[in-house]
Amino acid sequence: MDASVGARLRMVRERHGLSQRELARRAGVTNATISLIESDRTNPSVGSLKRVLDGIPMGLAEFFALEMPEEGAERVFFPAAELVEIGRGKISYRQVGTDMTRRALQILHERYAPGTDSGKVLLSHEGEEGGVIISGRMEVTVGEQRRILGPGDAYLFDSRIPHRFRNIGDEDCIVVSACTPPSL
Amino acid sequence: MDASVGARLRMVRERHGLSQRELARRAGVTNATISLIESDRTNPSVGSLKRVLDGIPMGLAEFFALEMPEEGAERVFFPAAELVEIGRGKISYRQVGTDMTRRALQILHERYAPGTDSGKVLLSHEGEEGGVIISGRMEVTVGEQRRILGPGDAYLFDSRIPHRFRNIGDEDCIVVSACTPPSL
DNA sequence: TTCAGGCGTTGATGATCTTTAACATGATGC
DNA sequence: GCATCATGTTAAAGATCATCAACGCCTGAA
Repeated sequence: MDASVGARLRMVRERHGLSQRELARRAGVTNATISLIESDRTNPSVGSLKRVLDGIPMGLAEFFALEMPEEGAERVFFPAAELVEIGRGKISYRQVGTDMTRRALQILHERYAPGTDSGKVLLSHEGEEGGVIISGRMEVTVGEQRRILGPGDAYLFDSRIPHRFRNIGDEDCIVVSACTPPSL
Repeated sequence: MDASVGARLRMVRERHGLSQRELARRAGVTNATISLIESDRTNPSVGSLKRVLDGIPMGLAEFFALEMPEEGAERVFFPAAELVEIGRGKISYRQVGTDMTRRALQILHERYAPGTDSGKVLLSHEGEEGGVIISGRMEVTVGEQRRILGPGDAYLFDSRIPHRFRNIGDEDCIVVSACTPPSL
């Protein structure tokens, strides 16, 4: 409850996957304003802060009620509203957490549109990956094995084995997947 | 959630029975600042607003989460924290509601210190009054009647009858009283 | 009545904030 | 390498805020 306004804003902005300039544009202020607020080099007016939060969007009460994680504490929980949707159209996914450079595990909440194909060239990289189909149907090819998976079905394999994903159904396919190390 | 900062501050301040100057003194700002904020003639910085609220005291999250009553709606509920203690020493009381000029009924949550006497000259005024003893003991004189009341005991009489209250015990006496019309 | 004290409000001034416009850095593509 | 783009930061200038001081109003006491 006593973290600085700057620290709060930076946390909120980064959790929503916005740059200072992007948030500034949405809020109708300048990027310098965001920068100064976040570095606590200025003490924004309530009106300014409200305008900035409108760009997120988030209310003032929610903003000040936010529980700030301990300094250096690891972020553990990721509310759905804070899982930023990346990509549009054929494939989109929500990544659990940001700054994958420091993590060993990457979790994605993916959506494959009908007809989506991860590529004719089979993928291959270090690590392991797996996932569970939530809804829809997906053709998964791993090495010599090929299988069509439906809701509740899952997969897990060594990523060095060439692999490929295709949504051969006529509806979106939702998958929760994981891989280690992060591949993005 | 969308009431102005000024309206919120004015409501909070008045609910706590503070004048602009008194709040300003406690908060370490000038009375002009309070006045300007409450009239929405300025847009305080978050830091300023925080300092002001510290003088109440109240947190920013609580402040912005406050539900503002409808315009013109009557105030019905009075949380204990908002019942302002008036008076010190022998008698103190918390009045339910402010601005008694418009009301027909006055409710007080009173505390009489040991030995307290409402006065040798018996009181007399228009209206009716009554109350219930919560704790302690109180000698109540109404007209020719005199009685010592304890927890759970109550009284009710026409205020034109001369009356007097004395705490003859050795502990505080807590009373919830009501009178109509308001006598303060 | 007159005086004193408290109340909320208002103008002018110094302090602070928001903007403008630049800078430095790092990622991406030719 | 070089140009290009996006990011976060920073200095100076204009806009806004907090303060000081004064004002009018009201209430209560002498």
